[in-house]
Amino acid sequence: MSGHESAVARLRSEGYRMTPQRLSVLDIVAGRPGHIGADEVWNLAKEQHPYVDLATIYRTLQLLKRLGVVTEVVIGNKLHFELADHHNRHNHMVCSECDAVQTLSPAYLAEFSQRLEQEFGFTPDLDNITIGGLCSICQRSG
Amino acid sequence: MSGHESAVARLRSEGYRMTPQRLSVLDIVAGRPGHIGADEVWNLAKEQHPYVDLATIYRTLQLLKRLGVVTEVVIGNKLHFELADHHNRHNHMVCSECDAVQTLSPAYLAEFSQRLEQEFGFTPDLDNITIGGLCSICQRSG
DNA sequence: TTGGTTATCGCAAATCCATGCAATAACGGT
DNA sequence: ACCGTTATTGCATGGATTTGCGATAACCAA
Repeated sequence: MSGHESAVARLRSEGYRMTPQRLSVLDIVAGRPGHIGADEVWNLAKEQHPYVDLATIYRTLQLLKRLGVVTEVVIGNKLHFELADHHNRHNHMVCSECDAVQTLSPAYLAEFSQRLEQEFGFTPDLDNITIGGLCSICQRSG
Repeated sequence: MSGHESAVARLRSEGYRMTPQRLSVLDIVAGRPGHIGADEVWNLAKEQHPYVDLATIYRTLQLLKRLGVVTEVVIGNKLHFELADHHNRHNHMVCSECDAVQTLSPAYLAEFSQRLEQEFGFTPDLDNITIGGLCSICQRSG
């Protein structure tokens, strides 16, 4: 499984080098059904490479994000990442009260995005947008 | 000028205390036509209250944000704030390449927002949403 | 006006993420 | 298989923001 072999080729073709650290991060994120925090990636990566530094994890995650290999979700004050699956794109709604995460079809943002491009020439980074707000439960109790 | 006297009453009515530090932060943000960074708020606040701590600035800004008195804009890796003007609501598009900020009528997000509420019971915090992406200039040069 | 309650502050430390730099290791060419 | 170039790493440090805690000051009641 794990359609991330293509990501390896992608890195190479862009002139980036493939290192064991990067492979490890890629495997870890790809092995997760959902999103995963940077610190957790680090902990898992250390099982394979005890000397990896957290900075390397952060740099790698940012690189993979720039390349569109992973997407970022802002949960509370932390960043989480998940493998970008172009056959199952989705956006995230995160409750600022309880940190619950719901996914959303990109169709909801399609028209909005098109208008920004057409009228302002602005290209929103939709894949990495996190919609903050209150979920239905916290809405009531608030 | 500065329609922020109501914000003072707002604080009091919610059970919060009015302190010189909070007044100072409020005045500073209200005195700015546009958005202002937390560090800059601190520098200006120190002119009036040399002992204010940066933590107090951050806490105050977060409080004012929760109360809807100020809104937050994410620019690069820093937070900026501006006085919420309910007669001139707007959203922000920020270029992740050059940090340029463009404003946007909330009308662009109205339908999107309504659908989230109706179909998911999720209430997006529209006032504090920052749309990241590439501006037209950086789009071309990228 | 005074006093008591408790929200708020200043300070210090912690958290999360980013960055400068010298040492290392990937990888294309030989 | 080796070598040289240079991207990448680990380490240390820095920046932005948050949080715990004891001391202080707002505010309400008397």
